[in-house]
Amino acid sequence: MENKTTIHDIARAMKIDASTVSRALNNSPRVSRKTKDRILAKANELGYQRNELASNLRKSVTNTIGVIVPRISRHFFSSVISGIEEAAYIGGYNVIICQSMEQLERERKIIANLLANRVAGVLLSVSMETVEFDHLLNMKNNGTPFLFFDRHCEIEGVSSVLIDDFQAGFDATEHLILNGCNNIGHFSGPQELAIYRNRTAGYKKALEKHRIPYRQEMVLHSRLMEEDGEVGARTLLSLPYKVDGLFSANDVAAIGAMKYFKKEGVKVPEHVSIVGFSNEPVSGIIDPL
Amino acid sequence: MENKTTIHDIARAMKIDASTVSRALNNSPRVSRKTKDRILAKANELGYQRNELASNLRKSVTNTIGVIVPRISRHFFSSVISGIEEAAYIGGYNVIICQSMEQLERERKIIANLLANRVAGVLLSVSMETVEFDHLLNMKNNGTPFLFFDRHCEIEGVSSVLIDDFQAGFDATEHLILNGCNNIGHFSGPQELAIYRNRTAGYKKALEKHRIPYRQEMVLHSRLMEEDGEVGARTLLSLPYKVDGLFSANDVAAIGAMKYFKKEGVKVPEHVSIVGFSNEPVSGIIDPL
DNA sequence: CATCAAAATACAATCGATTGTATTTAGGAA
DNA sequence: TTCCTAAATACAATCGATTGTATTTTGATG
Repeated sequence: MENKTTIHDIARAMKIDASTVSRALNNSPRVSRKTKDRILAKANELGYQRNELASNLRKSVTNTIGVIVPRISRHFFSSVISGIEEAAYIGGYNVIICQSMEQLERERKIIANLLANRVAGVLLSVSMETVEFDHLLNMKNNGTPFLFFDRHCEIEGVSSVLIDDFQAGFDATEHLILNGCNNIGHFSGPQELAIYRNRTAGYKKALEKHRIPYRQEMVLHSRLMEEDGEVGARTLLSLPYKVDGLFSANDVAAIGAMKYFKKEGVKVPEHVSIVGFSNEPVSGIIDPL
Repeated sequence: MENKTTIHDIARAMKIDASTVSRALNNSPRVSRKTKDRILAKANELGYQRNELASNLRKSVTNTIGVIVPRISRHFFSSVISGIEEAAYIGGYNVIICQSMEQLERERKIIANLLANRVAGVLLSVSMETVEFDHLLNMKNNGTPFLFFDRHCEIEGVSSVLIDDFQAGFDATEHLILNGCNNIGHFSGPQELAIYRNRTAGYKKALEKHRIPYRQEMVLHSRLMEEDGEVGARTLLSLPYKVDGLFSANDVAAIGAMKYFKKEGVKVPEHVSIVGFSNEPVSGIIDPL
């Protein structure tokens, strides 16, 4: 059972040519119904399974789409991936999911590998470390179609699927303000990434609109992991202002902060109101905290 | 830039043979240091990138491992995947992550595709629908190495990496009992799957040990989605017993139940104690509910 | 029955890299 | 300088499927 059967095996067994077998298996009109049926039966009998490597090599295309996200464990990304898989499935494509783990080096390796495997295209959301674009430009020169979603880079001629982070940041912050917050902290990510820059800009704009002073020290940059949220919460509490609001650029850090606040006896939302970003499923259950 | 450069392009440009180029790029001792360097330089210059399809076809192996899980959004699975990727990376393997979405049909398609792409091996956790094994037996006959983790099937000669679900179910239930619960409900999954069967068996055993009557109607089978948890909670509340404990075979359903209880004014853990299974990150933050 | 177009099938090259074998080259010993 | 071996490189087949072209078969028509 070890050796996979090929179209040549089928051809030999039936004393016909491999090209006919190939055409039959691809349902080409150049093969008669009768021999098609015979070939299909034989293929079944021998447990034939097309070697996609060979097929793709010859056709010099693949029906595989690469998807690169920072981490699949983030609800936002896993839900996007499900959507991608659904659409790909309908279009007859396969999806390869890859995690950069927020590391530029991994992102580079992953892209090199996808290109080497001649994927049909790539969908990606860059890592927090992606401040150099060599690997992306390389992919572009290479002729591999790709686009960004959520987290993007400004590269001429490459499209992005984005939300309006500025507006979202503005809305989130204004929401806090309208709920009576005056000292609003903000957790943001690397400013090299547009999404975080924009969310922060929205935050500033909202403060500005409502004539609330912008305080540098209330804006904390990190990688927005849960621990970063805890550290951020501690930092905010240590400031001379009575923090009463927090806009976190992602939910995970917001949760970290929430845990820390709780530990310190700071009540949410009585003492501090929090708005997170990402719509992690936890957020649905967390409000009674 | 469109057309990818091949070893033949390099060979032609340097007026040498493609086999030498191949050997140079693979650092074979059969090529002199000097020409190796020249070839490497040229390859770089032309932006050469090995065509893995061709390479794998010729070598008739790939360095890709397929991983199939029900859903990547489950924390348990995404954390396992991270571990797998780590180990694979060290071993020089690539990982293809696939989601069966708990559907047998998808699992079949995924496996067929992985086999067609001649993956080196497969790691899988079966879907809740996997009660037929044809596709798995096929993979076995095919000679592709694979093993199960977490959710497995009894197939002669195929290994599994498992936890002791029986013991875990027993411990969880006993924990509730020792905390004073007497009417303990249980959410379980499809009994065709060993993990659920074993967790349920552990639950029964714990009841038995503590001489608590086992009541069929308090054991609810479902697919353990959040909605199933809600429905289950409703069902439990409708029973003539005062439910004071719940052992859910996964966290997601436990959370659904929790939400429903909350909506109905049933306090957790004052009125009902809950033990979930999976260690979803939410569980870390949910206790104050 | 002969003819011819259409249908069915066979032949052969190809995709890009690898690898066993053959040939050439280089450098040292005689 | 000649010879010989080891090192370096070239040749050619191969992996499995696809596809353009050539050949054969079929069967309809006059």
